Amino acid sequence: MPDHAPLELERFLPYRLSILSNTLSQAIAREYERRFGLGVTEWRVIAVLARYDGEGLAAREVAERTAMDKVAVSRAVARLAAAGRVIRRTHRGDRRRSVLRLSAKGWAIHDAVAPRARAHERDLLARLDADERAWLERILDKLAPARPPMKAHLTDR
Amino acid sequence: MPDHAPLELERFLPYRLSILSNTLSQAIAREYERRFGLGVTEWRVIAVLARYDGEGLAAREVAERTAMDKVAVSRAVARLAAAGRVIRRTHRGDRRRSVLRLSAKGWAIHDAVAPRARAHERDLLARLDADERAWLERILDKLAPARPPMKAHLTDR
DNA sequence: GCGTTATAGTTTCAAATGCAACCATTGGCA
DNA sequence: TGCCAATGGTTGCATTTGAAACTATAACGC
Repeated sequence: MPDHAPLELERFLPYRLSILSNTLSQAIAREYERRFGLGVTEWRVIAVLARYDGEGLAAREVAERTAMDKVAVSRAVARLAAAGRVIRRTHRGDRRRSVLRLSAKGWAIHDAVAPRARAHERDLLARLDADERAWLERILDKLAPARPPMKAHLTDR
Repeated sequence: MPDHAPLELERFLPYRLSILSNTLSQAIAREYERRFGLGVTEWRVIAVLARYDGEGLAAREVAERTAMDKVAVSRAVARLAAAGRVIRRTHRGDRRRSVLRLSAKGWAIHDAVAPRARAHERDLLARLDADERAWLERILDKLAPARPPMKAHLTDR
């Protein structure tokens, strides 16, 4: 009989990351889910629209920035627009593209949720000491490079 | 006008972890999905059954070990059993409980998939140097403690 | 200019997921 | 013993998700 060398799931890196990530996301999600009827996808859309405000993003750009696929973005935006949280217009000069912006209502939600999200992050990082935080930063940069901020003039002429 | 202090999604820890985790899981999942028609949930069940073999786990125990809820386990096991990949019997002495074991077919899949999973992990860790790996280990232990191996005699009398 | 190809975004259908209700069995305990 | 609560597991239903097909518009090549 061969020795099967079973995988030790609980030490397996992708598994542990998955658990950690789900635990965190769910904890945060619960909050704005309950208080604003806001799903994770919708929150992400709001977050990037807030960050790259003033330019009016196309859905595709939102997709790139949120790591969601275009279908997910489309649906999230549809819900947000229906709730009057984002304003969707059509790009003049390219009528395929949409131009998305937060409405006042959208901004209000952002301003309410963002601090809580940061608080969650802070709580999480509080479990680490300064060294560990620095290393984590560095390790994440290697494993999952954060994309550089978008260049406005290249994306929306 | 208030300054909105937008959340920088791409530096937000839970977000980055989520991206990383999804990227990894999907990369691995694609492989056994295509080659064995095996979903993530099913693979996880196989992994824990392999690891705690010889004891015959109850579904509830599988759920604990995989961080899946009991419904997900139930369905994964149903598919696996239907495909002849796990053997499901009833616990003598407690007829509510099931006793789950890998069949030869199940073991074959495990033995085919496990090395590839490990290879993925290796590739990932290869991007880090020894220091970084050690710190990652330590950080993960703090943020998402790996549960200690199950004590056989306590769980299956 | 006209046909072809590419891109933005939406819709549709199937599969995955989650939740609550449910059935069966067991364990407590009066 | 005989009830009631707790546990293991499954099922039904509603929601979410993903992949591919589809619509509309724009860009390209000749």
